[in-house]
Amino acid sequence: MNIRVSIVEDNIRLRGSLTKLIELSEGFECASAHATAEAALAELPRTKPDVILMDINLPGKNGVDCVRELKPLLPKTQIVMFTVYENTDLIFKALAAGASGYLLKQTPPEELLASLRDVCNGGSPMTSHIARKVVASFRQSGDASRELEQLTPREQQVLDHLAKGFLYKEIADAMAISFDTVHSHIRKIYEKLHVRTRTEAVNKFHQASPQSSQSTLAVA
Amino acid sequence: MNIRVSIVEDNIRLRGSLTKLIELSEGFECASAHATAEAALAELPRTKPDVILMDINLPGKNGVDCVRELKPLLPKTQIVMFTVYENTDLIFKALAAGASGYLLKQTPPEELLASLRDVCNGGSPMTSHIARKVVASFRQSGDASRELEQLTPREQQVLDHLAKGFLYKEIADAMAISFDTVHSHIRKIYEKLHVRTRTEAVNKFHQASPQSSQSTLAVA
DNA sequence: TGATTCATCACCCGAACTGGCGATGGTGCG
DNA sequence: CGCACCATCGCCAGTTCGGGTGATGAATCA
Repeated sequence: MNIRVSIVEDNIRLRGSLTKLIELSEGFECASAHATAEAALAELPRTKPDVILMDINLPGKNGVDCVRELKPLLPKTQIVMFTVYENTDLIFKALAAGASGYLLKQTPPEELLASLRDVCNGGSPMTSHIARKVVASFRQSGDASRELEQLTPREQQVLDHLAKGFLYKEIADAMAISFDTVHSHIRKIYEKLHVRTRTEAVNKFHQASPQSSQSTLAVA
Repeated sequence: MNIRVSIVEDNIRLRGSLTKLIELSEGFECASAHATAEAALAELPRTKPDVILMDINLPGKNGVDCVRELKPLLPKTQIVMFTVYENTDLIFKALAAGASGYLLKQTPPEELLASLRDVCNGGSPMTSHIARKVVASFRQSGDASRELEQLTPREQQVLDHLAKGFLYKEIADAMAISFDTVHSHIRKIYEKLHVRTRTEAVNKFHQASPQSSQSTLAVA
């Protein structure tokens, strides 16, 4: 079974080269090619390709927004960004929007094909440099986590509930202690974290453990 | 210049094989090998290797905690986790603690060597399956971001300040509007997000844009 | 045995927040 | 024009929160 690839790329020459590359490669076929995000949005829901190779710099609507709208319509289709710029902000936005890979246009053809296979097999192809940036975003701020470690276990539990948005009263019930004890713990937490409000404390809490709190790990 | 690799692995046979592999490979040398986290913590600050290959399941202190303590002491040393289990929670904890790569013990020798080179060149080697999990953690919750999009631009600005922990009064000053207008916006924000407290609103805000708010991208 | 830390509880006060109700002016749309 | 939506401002009542002060028992430690 061939891997059906759709291309979204405004540059007509590059679009042609990619189409040719895909068509001439064993195990691949080009399902469609589009010059704009609007055209892609209109036709891809019917095309239902296995993979979309998506340029970011498109005239009109950009590639990231296109991904954001397309992904919910095609949850099983893998999307790989394909761009000349290694822009950090765009990387995160594209991944948040639903892309699973991020390649540079300078990628050699064989490697590009390997990446398309990889993304169909549940991988996330990207350059090593981009991978490092993604990994780096997990790194916890030493400052914040050192401060958090100075909290007693009980105080950490309280902070945990605080971060969920519970009222003092609800924390008291959840921990089976009195309202005043909760209040007392929180005063000490604020003191140790050098903050004056609940939201500042919760921000430090999240800063020290970025996604561990939620970590939605269902992969489409 | 050879890449100097240190190994932390309690299994004596595997430790031997790895040492031999490194030593016999062109461009690599084994700087040291340790059976426990404690031994590694004691000796590695003097050894100063280029890369540490770190087992996760160690007797006594585990590999993740070892990384957490080691990384601040050796900021320039790259750390690659090396384990049999592909445990999602451990992956995130290891990356947060300071690891730059995450490999499985079943990785073939040539690929292992390639990964060690990669991590020294600023990459983040990991299996494609793990890469996908890491990427997936960026995906924004559709629910939360759809709710956030229903806020008017002005309300989004207010929410932004709210998330930073500003008092109503401070938001009013920052936006050059009155206290009561801030109050008014916030009432509507709570209504649209179906929340009753500031912290719940801020949580929805962060849920919809995981790391975009901070994104510390300094890579060690 | 004293000193210290922790977890627990208590009272008080002023500031901040939440929610209900209403009002004005502007803008866009059919 | 009438209607809906938005941004702005105002008042009021009740609740929650932040900070000060202090007390008790248990555990740990020098």
